[in-house]
Amino acid sequence: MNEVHKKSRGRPRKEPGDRAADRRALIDAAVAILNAGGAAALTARAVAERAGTAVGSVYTQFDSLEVLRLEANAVTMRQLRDALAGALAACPSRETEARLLCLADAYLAFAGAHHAAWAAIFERRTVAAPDSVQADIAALFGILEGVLRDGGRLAEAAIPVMARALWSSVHGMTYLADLGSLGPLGVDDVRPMIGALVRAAVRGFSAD
Amino acid sequence: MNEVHKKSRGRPRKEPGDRAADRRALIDAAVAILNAGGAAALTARAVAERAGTAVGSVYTQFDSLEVLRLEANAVTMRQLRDALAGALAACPSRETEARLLCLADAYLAFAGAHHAAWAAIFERRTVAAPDSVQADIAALFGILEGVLRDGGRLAEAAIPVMARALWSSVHGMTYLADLGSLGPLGVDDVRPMIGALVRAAVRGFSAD
DNA sequence: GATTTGATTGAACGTCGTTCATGAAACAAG
DNA sequence: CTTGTTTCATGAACGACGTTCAATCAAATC
Repeated sequence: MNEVHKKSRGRPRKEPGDRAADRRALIDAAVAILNAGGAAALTARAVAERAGTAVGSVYTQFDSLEVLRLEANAVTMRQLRDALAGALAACPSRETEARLLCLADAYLAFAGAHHAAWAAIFERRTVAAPDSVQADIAALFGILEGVLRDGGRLAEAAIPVMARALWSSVHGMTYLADLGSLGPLGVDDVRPMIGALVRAAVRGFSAD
Repeated sequence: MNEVHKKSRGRPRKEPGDRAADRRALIDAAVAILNAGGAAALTARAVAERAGTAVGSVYTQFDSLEVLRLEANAVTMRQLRDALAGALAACPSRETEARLLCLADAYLAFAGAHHAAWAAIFERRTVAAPDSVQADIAALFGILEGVLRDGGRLAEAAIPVMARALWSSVHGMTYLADLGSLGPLGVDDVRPMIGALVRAAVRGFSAD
């Protein structure tokens, strides 16, 4: 019955510490860890150590570690959006097919360059993504919708649908190839697959 | 310095126990757990209890829990193959577009009916999938390749590529919708997305 | 019978996400 | 300057996880 753990709690404490600054530090630490070691490396203790806080602070700032992961994913998605927008601006052609392939190439390049953080975005969720994350997702589709609208061959109502269909397709090929689930075809074969599908789809577009 | 844990180890033991039977029992237990609770519920202790073995047996039968998960996924994939083959046999039309949509509908239905086990297939891997799993994957693509070949509008070399592109596309839409990553569009909107993409792609097919 | 071999077992180990009693600061009222 | 009151950083503790391994025994081999 003797209580052994009554030493001394709540000891030395760093200065008041801006709450908002701590929050940013935690998200930044999470992004760095995701980039270095992927979702599996994102532990509460690792994040806290890297951010210079106690483990408990992760839970006063976020409902759970998963919510922190979603916030970090949002940072990655904003980087992705910038990469896609840049690639589209630099795309040499104005043809829809070529512009879609510019975007797809940029997506492939991003997935390769930020592999661990990219993969972390698609870990299954238990909690709903915060609104800010939803907005980041919408911004990504917006880029694609702009290209389809400029093409002028799709009805306005069909554009959001086709934008998500094409995005999901490119993502699906990249993801499954990365998982090793395409059999003999690997990551290097994704580009021809994307090319074949996008070419066929654009040829089949119509505004009827 | 006193060693406290020297009690008595290796106690009552069930009969010799067919090694192969134990292995099947573990895989069956894993499949049941995946279907009931998804990948997160697949713990070594839960699987051992359900299979009637000790935790340690999981590790004499499989290199790691992840390998057991891959074996269980293979069972799910064989169920999926049967579902797809059945749907194709029952498909009322012989047109390529209609047959592809029959397959896509069957995929969607399977993902809905076996949601937890289906999602578990796409958890990221750390170890390579066993050869048997690779064979199960190839069988799935084989169904799709057959449909494309019957269509007669694609060059033979393009068929495996397009089969994987279409498969990945349908998977990508299903997966992202399920994840809640398509913004306002949810699982119920996947069917129109698939329809739009497949229609456009088939129209754009050519054997040149 | 003696010996070797290989499988079974569950306690133990280290790590994980998460909780919570503790107490240090910040603020308000007197 | 006291004296509540509130807020939140802190890290030990908790329960559960994947995995290991000394102990044990059944069967195979000598």
